[in-house]
Amino acid sequence: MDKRMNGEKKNENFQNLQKALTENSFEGHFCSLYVFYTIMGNKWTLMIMGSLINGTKRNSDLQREVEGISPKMLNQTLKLLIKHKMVDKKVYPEVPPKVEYWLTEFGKSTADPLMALLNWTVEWQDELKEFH
Amino acid sequence: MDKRMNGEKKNENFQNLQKALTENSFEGHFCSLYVFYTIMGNKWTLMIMGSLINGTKRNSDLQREVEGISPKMLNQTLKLLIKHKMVDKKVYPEVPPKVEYWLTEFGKSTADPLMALLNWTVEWQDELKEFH
DNA sequence: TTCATTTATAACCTTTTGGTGTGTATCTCA
DNA sequence: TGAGATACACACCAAAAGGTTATAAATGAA
Repeated sequence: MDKRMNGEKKNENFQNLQKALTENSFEGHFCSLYVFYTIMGNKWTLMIMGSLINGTKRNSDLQREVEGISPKMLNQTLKLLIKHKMVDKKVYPEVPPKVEYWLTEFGKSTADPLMALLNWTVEWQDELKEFH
Repeated sequence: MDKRMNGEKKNENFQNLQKALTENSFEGHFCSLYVFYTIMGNKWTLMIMGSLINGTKRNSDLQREVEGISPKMLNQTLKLLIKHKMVDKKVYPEVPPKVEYWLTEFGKSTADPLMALLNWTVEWQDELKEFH
């Protein structure tokens, strides 16, 4: 997909968004978008979900795979994701403790907007490169 | 689009994302996604762009239309958007000063991922409702 | 006994972000 | 003369987010 290919297709979404934002109440939509940001807009959320996307993981797996995260931030972010029903967990009554985390269907559903985001970052990588 | 309609279509994006995140370097993608968050994830960005989506606006227009924003936050956010080439401005050498702001093509291009996000919020509104 | 393992939690500090309030340049109009 | 309009900049404060360190608790291994 090349952004120079056809301006008509490009402006379709723009007009859709324009329409959505003016026809329906502004607040409702922004509110929902903010929910997305509240959940997904934290420093570690994407990385954790990026790890969970490959299947069920233990706390220690995530600790290893999500580079640079501290135990506190890992638990804090997992807690938030569980609260928002993006992630589920199961505690095995063992010692030492064993806990498994995985994405719910709702969690997996974020792949749709995230994929669109990813496509956008690919399409506009030249413009985005500057800010890396 | 109903999320209960067909699970196959639903998991297509999930698998695409999975593939994108594992095949290509993790960091590159997350980095780009974070650029999106850096730009779009601020308190007032969406509201300002939601206003600019309807056309060129003056500072005072935005001040009026974006409810609750302070002059400082308006300018601060506009500055960020200009720095990231989402918004352009033109200063008219008049007194009192007149400045116009509008979305660049790059700025307009965010409509694509935002529209996907908006569709997602509509599709999962029941789950999201809880968190409003 | 002592230690490593695993999943947390609490206390504390630093950094980032957002908010308020003030000041300033310039010209017009009363 | 001096108040009003306009688009900012600067200084300061408050709140939120993120980071570091220490610690608990149970058990099997050394």
